Amino acid sequence: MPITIADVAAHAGVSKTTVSRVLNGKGELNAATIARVRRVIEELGYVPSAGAVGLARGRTQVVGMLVPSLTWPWIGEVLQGVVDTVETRGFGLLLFTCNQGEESLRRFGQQVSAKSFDGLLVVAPEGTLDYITELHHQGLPVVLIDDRGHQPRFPSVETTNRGGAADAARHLLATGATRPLVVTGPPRFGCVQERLDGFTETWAADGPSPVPPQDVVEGDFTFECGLRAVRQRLADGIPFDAVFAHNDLSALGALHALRQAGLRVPEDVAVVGFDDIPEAGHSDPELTTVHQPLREIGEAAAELLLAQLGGRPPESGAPVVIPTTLTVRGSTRAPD
Amino acid sequence: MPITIADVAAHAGVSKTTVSRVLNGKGELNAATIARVRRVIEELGYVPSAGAVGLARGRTQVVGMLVPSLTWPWIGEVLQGVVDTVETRGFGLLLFTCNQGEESLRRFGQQVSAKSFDGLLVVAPEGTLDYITELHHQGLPVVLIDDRGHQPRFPSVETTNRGGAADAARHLLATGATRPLVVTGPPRFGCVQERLDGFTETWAADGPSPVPPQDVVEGDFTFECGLRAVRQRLADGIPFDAVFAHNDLSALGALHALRQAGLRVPEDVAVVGFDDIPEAGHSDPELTTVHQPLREIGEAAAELLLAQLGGRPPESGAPVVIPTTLTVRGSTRAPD
DNA sequence: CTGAAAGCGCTAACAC
DNA sequence: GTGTTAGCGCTTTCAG
Repeated sequence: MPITIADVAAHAGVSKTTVSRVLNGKGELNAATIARVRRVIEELGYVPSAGAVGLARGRTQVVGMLVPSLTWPWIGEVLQGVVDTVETRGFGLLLFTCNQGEESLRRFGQQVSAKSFDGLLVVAPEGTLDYITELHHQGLPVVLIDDRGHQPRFPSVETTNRGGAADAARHLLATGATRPLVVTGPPRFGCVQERLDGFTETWAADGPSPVPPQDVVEGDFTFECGLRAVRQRLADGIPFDAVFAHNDLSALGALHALRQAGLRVPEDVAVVGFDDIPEAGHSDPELTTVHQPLREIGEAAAELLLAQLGGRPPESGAPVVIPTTLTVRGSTRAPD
Repeated sequence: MPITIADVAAHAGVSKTTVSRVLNGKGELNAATIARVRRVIEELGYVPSAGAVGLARGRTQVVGMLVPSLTWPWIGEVLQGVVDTVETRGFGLLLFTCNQGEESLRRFGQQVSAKSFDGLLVVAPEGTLDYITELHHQGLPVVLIDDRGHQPRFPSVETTNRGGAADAARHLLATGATRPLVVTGPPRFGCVQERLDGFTETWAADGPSPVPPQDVVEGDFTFECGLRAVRQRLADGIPFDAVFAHNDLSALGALHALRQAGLRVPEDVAVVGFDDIPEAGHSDPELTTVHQPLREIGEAAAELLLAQLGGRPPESGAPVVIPTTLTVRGSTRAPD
């Protein structure tokens, strides 16, 4: 019942080919014809069937995106960046997750084989990089949003986890800190290792002395882990005058514990946290954050993929890097 | 270059029709033939082209989903529920947002005209309900995820904002509270009005006296608004012994301010907050929350839509309701 | 039980 | 400049 290109052709008194040509702006057409066809299209409210166009052209104008989970707090920002970009370019976004494990991946594989999309954006689920690499080898345009520093053999976008952590270290040192407490995230995440290395290396280089291993406690990105780490520390009586938390929620937990203990932030203890949820990070006026350019990462990744789909070669091998930025909040503490 | 149904047919020595039949389990086929075709399919690793199937059958096996924004903290849970459900049923999910305003909506309209998907799941962007209703009238199966209580004229899924707030009121009353401070969210959200009504009505009915208007302060779902509301209150010297925050972030802010002021929770002041971000809500051991069944809402909505796509009639008119649940945390306070 | 043939709605040579 | 003719890969009558 919907109107097709044939209807438009009939109403305009031309062939389907001609309609197709004005639709796609191909070939030299008589200006009058173009105008007439355009009018009919307008009048009829005709819109080409995406499926038919896809079948005929061999591409779908859809990009697929595979993410480990949609409930990770930072994923929304990335997604928004991606959606905005692909939408602007007239593409659709088909979303997949690996929530059901192996089974999810099997189904995802089917969709790939079914040619449901032209290119893939992926925040690689743990232990899936080989599979993705294979897809890439098989000719599927792929761009990785690299959240854990596995430099793949295909285009990717990443941020400066290492550099951001180094900035945090330098900031704390600049405020006069001498002994930091580091609350990490789950060590299985590459970004955690990067942040840890970036911090400890810079602290060792620019600080009074390297960070002793016992000043690094393993957290899990929750409010509570930050809270507990600080409380434990205070209970143990081991001195510290700064906290570097691997995300904002644990940083908030740390802030909390510090204040409850009657310590002032940043006068007594300065706190810096990586910013996963912008809303959470911005929520405390005393929390200095290392801001991750999540939305920009999504945009850049989508742009990179669309460029490939548009025919451009897969660029150079180097990953696209969008740097973090340090946002200092709270009154500053003068170095003693 | 990819293998098609024709390849399978050739290798199996049958017609495309037969292959199609074993693929779709239609018609009576010779068991031996079925087995043979199956083997060839297996060997060749054949997977039907989604686009071709869609064109031939007139449906895409894809559901569209339109959300106002992907950065809202609670949207991830809903999305995950939706994705899990549609994935399990062999459907794809095409994601759209209205981030770019009117322009987004225009593009979205194109996709719907282009028949890119068979049915629509929607968290209605403000002032878009009429448009969605029209789409529904035009025959597009639609299910609304109703986050602000606009009872539409088509299938929808919602939670008990009113009831959850009533539970919060009863809980606070049970712990002996007599004068609450209410920190709302932006009043333009329907859910805010519902939560406010549910709370105040129950308080008026079961409490010592109705909530006076000046005990209700308008917030914006941030940590800071909760923080400020409490501080202001304390500064004003107006007494209160309970806080009902419209989301978890503002509840955390309130907790924060209370503790900084040396008050104990829940002994001096009990706090209850609606739970937007499960991680945030669970993050404080003293925060009692009204848990929103976000993932279940996503699942239910998807199921409802798939049922329609599967031919079932649009059910009765009543919205599907998934209730909130109250999770009490922290030591209890005995009524005086 | 199985196959031939005619589309689904559109694009892309190849002619005129 | 514009129309004709084949498909894209699959489903679906309609015959046998």
